[in-house]
Amino acid sequence: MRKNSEHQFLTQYRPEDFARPSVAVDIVVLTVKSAELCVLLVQRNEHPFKGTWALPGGFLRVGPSAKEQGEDLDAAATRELEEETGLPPALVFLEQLHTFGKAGRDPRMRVVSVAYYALVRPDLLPLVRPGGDASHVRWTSVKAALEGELAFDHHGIIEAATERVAEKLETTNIAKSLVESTFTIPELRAAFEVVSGKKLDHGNFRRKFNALVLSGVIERAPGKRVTASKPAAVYRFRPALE
Amino acid sequence: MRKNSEHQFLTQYRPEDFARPSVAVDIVVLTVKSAELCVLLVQRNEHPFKGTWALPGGFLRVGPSAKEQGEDLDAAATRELEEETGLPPALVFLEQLHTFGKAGRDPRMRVVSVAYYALVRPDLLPLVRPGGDASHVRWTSVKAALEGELAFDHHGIIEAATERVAEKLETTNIAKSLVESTFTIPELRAAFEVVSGKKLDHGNFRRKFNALVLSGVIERAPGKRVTASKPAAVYRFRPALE
DNA sequence: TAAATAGTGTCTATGAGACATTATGTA
DNA sequence: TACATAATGTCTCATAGACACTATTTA
Repeated sequence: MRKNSEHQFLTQYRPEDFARPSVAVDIVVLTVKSAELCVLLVQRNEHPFKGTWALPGGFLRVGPSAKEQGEDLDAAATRELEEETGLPPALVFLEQLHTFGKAGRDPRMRVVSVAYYALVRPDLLPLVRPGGDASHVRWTSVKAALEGELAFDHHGIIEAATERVAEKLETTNIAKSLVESTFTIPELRAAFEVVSGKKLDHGNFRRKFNALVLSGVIERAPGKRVTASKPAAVYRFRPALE
Repeated sequence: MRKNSEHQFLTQYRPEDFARPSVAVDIVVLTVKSAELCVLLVQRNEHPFKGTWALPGGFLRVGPSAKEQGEDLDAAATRELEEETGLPPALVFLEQLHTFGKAGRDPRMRVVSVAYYALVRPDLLPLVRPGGDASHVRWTSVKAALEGELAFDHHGIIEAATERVAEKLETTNIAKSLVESTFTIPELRAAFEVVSGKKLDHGNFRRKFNALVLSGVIERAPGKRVTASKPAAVYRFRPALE
């Protein structure tokens, strides 16, 4: 009987027989702030890299037995996001990026890091506060972060995240998570420009924007955005239908 | 002194204090065979899922200390590919896909699986042989594999891999790893059709193909492919310049 | 000479880039 | 009224889809 022999196998299995790595989750939290693409860094207040800025993250919680195996990987990411930054996962775009597993990337021991990236709407920035292992949180422009010192291999993780976001900007609606819940056409264009690093023609951007309105992805919102010059019409992403 | 205190911390660190998962590497090995997209499956001859077909893969080798941390994640993938299937990593396209880490996906214990996908040129198929933990290897059409029973959550891993390959087919040159080292235009078109699951117009495909020749990605190779009708011109991807 | 498949040409719709121009608010 | 920026329009070119047609080999 296959079932019986498999059951017997499982009850006798000794997981302790093999060396295992720790598994961490690190999150590249991105937003658009002061016309720049910015990443959220936390200051480590424990060794290693004590005092150095790093990505928010932490270890995957693993249960004690085959029956209780702990939290899902995605759950670890949402938990760490909330614990370390105060951002409510429900309002943030969060997706797995890539897994970094070079030997020696953590000086303590073997750590495999599953990296995620998150996109935060500018109107959620006031919710950010330090927590968990971090004493301080800080938004830094991606440019400055990549020029400065970072813990572990977080430099490469941030690079991978910004590349991914630039790619997905063209083919998906992730821009939704980079502007306030209502926005003007120039505001959305600014978000695109900051992420792609290129200036976009306003006329041509409008054309693509209007196609999104036509197809029902975006709709007009009431009111106008009043500034120091001609006010702009306000739009919003149409809520998903389900 | 930051350096001294960090060194002291590292020498006193106890990694055993936290429960850890095992980390596995699973590989979705794909090829085009008999005008179908096929995946390489191995038959498990150990519990759990003994006798069931599964993706080739195995555990990441972790070293005993902070100094010796074991093999890189990518190295584990190339090693398992060679051990379990006999395919030489140098000739195969291999890339990380996604990490699967739901609690309970392995009945023995907590296992986080870093999935890779590989593309194998049809002329390398004779090199495939079973090895390592597997007693049998088999090419199965992706369609049949997804309809049948598979170990663990390998069903979802194969789905993710085929989606990714279909995406990257349009924007990269991975098709290179799905045809023989020299090929005809209809042969390359067949590979595209099999991966994308759509019929392509021969005329339009030729046009795109010729653009690749013009841009130097593909070049004419000597000879013609002789069949039961009009022979076709033979091409090859131009070797990378470095 | 028929069958099969390689290879070419053409028409059209669509979308992107590069502009120039108009409209409407505030200082 | 000047200035800033929102909003619209237009020209051109590159590309993709649909489809008709010609060419060359083998059986």
